[in-house]
Amino acid sequence: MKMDERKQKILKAIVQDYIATAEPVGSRTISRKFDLGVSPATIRNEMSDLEEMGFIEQPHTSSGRIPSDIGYRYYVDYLMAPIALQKVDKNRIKDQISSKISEVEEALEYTGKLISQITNLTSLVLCPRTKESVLQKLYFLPYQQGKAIMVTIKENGSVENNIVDIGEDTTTEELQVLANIFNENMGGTRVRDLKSGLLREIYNELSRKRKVIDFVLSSLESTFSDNREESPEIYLGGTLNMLNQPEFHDLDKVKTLFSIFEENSKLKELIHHDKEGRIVTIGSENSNKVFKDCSVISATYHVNGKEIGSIGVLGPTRMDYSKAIAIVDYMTFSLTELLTNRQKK
Amino acid sequence: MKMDERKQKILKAIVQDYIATAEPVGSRTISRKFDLGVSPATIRNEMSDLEEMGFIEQPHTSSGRIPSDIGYRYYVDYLMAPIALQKVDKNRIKDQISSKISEVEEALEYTGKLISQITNLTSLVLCPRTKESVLQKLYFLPYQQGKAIMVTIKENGSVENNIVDIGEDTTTEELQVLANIFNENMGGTRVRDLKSGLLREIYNELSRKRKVIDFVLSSLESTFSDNREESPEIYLGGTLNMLNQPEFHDLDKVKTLFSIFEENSKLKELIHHDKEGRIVTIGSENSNKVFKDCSVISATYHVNGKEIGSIGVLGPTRMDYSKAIAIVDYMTFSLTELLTNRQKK
DNA sequence: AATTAGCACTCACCTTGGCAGAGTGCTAAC
DNA sequence: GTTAGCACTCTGCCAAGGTGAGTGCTAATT
Repeated sequence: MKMDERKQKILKAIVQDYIATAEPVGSRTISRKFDLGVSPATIRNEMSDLEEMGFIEQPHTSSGRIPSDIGYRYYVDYLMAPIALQKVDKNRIKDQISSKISEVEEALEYTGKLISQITNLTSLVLCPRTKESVLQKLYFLPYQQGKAIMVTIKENGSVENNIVDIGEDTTTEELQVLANIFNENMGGTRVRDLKSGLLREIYNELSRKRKVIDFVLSSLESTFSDNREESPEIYLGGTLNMLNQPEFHDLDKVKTLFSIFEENSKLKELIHHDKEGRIVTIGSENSNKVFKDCSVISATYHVNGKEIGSIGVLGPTRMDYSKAIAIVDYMTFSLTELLTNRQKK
Repeated sequence: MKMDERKQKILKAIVQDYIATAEPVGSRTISRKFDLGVSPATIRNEMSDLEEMGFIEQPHTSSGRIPSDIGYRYYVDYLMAPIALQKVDKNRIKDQISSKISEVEEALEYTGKLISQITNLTSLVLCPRTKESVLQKLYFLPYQQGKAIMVTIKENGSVENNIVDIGEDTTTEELQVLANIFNENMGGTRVRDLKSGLLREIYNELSRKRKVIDFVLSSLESTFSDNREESPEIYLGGTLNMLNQPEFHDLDKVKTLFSIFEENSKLKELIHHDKEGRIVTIGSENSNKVFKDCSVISATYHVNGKEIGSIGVLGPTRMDYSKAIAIVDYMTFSLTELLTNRQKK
């Protein structure tokens, strides 16, 4: 069977109407709402074809049709009219986001809030993977007996502090001497490259302080290692919006969804992928079957050309793809610009 | 009408059965499950009295009775058998919490998680009010042009960093000189007392640096001012547990509840109060009418005798008060001890 | 050959009525 | 003062029937 123009129009109509109403759409509805110039009976025949081709399906005999995942995919790839973001939304983003960037984390969190407010969907914003992140400065401050505060500044400007055990026989001052060597020589080294990098030189040079260096290295590694799932590396916004979607009127679904929301690792999987640029994942295309009724639009944002993190929106497969894509694209752009400017400042 | 012993027994039976089953309890049920030595008919008469007295109510004619807020109150105040926490729970707390206290914030978050796991309710843990908190050390680290990182260590051991604008004509070093003066002379001053305190002396002494001092003061004040609602000063745990309660099988209720959960200020109201010690707030006793079907048990924990913060559990009015109270009490004790020990270390 | 009108059929959804079960309140007996 | 018995009430459940939206098929129309 061939996908002619009329079939496309009908599929598009079905998807759009279903996105708007969340009700299975029948042949009469289409002929009424969309002016295709053919009778419901013709549409019925075409719909029957579309169903055979796998683009739409019937929840039960004698009800309207709803798009299948394949149908959404076809819609997104070929039928959807890409829309530009409304000016009012753009302004809102510009105004609100730039006033809120005293710290990178805040900017990310706010980005998420904006996305979810504008789309009425759930937003996900992922911080840079720390392993990938580049350490710029390192400081140690005295804390309690046997402990010190390690302050790390990454290249993207984020500041973090951790309390580390330094043992009784090392002083904060010693650590800071070391940190200064680091700051002067090694600004801009990936954490994971530290051991094999310049630090090896220092290591050899200052064999007296070997123990202390070892300690610094291991604290850094454990601080930036992957198993720090607890840290809020991912920002979630507008989770409540999901409750407004008719597909989540079932309390059990809400429960499983929200328990996933509390598992950062699962969320990261959802929007993190190897491909560059923006990606639309529809329904069963998601790796986790919990999200088989959800779609995700995700994209990576950049700072100074280097990959930094991802943002995404999550919603039911029946979501307004054009709008969601528009905002993710704009936000990627906006965040990239924001963080890049910030860097220069 | 007088509250004799039999009425008390019956009320207690009603409350306990309703807590266990969430179903209105009838006279037959009581006579079956509880051995009161009287017939259902007698119980019926007594229940009629109890209803007139306001302790129980009927959802609809010819159904069993459920406790009213007043009934719960009477139960909590006079009837409830205070239980000790099970040993297994106590051990769990001891084992898990002490392994997780590299930072105060983590300890608090973990406390909340434990409370909600053990009670199957929602937990709230409030950090110390920053205005009340006592500043111990202050450091400035270089950041970008015109900005510095201000690291503050409070007496309770919590460490925080903020990025502050220092303008072009002040250097981080100047700030640190000042901070050192502070660190040597003023460790342990309330933030809100700073201006009127020792700093005034320095202020006079070092009139040359007046501008810089002014700046430090104002950043400190804005950092610790009350309007920092965004900061996660409150930890919420086990929100999903609420979904398992039959009283929240209504999606609308879930929605309003969860939207409240996102408003930190409302949550703070819920567990923060002037009175010392542990407080049980039942149903309509809550100031916010959204929580008219919820009860809150809250208590303040202390560090070295000074008030520090509150913890609480939130659940439906039909909650296991004895257990919830037991764990809040134990947690208050445990947290106080933990943070106090930490201090000495 | 494609399109349309007409018709029978299906299925979800709503309403209605009947029935069982649990509970109460009242009265009379113990 | 307590209990047994009985009439009454209300909820929850199930089945039956009606309605409306929708489909699939066939025959007529263009």
